[in-house]
Amino acid sequence: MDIYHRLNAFFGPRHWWPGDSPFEVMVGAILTQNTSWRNVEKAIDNLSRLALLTPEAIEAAPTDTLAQALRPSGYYNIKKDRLLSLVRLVLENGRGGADPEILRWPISKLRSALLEVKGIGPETADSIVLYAANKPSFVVDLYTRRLFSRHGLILGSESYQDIRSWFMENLVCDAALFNQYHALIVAAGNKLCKPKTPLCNMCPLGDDVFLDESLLV
DNA sequence: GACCAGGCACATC
DNA sequence: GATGTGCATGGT
Repeated sequence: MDIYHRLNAFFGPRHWWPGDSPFEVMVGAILTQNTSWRNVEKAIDNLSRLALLTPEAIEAAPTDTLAQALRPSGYYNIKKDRLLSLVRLVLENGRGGADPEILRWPISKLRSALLEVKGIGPETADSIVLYAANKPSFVVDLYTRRLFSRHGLILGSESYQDIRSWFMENLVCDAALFNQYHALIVAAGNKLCKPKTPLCNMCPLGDDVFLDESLLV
């Protein structure tokens, strides 16, 4: 069985990304930078209680209030600025609200616009394109590098672009597939493929993944 | 108390 | 192009 189906059989449907609206997904993508999702949830709960889950509300909020709401997710001063930068992009380009207009843009236009925002790098941009806009852009993260390098499929030191291209050239271009695949990789990384357990005997990929094994048949 | 978490910008070589 | 550092909270 190929890699995707092994993971899928083990973990089942992941229903990513958790969030009540596309804009909340965008916010989560910023807040989860180098941060566990558990802590991000606390910050999003704070924003929700303060009714700060629209771009308009975030822009209008006192910056101190915003920063304090973000505290549980760490790097709260930086993330406050990054959220405001993202909000600015949204509000300068059409309807804001819970489902911003820019999410209708074509993938390449949306992705490059996001990458020009200070504080949004390739992973955050791809997370927004895939999980907020529901368009096929593969997300590469720490867990992707760890899982696939540990099984000898990549070195792990490749550039973000190289790894993303490798996935996208070897997969059918489909948002639902990219969505579930990345979610499965994170599930494996969170639950089994931990930093201090290089070879996990519970890994659904087992120890018999070979260099030529396909990502998806 | 050390290590880790769904990164990114910036300085330096 | 590669490597190092600051940013910060909360769980294990």
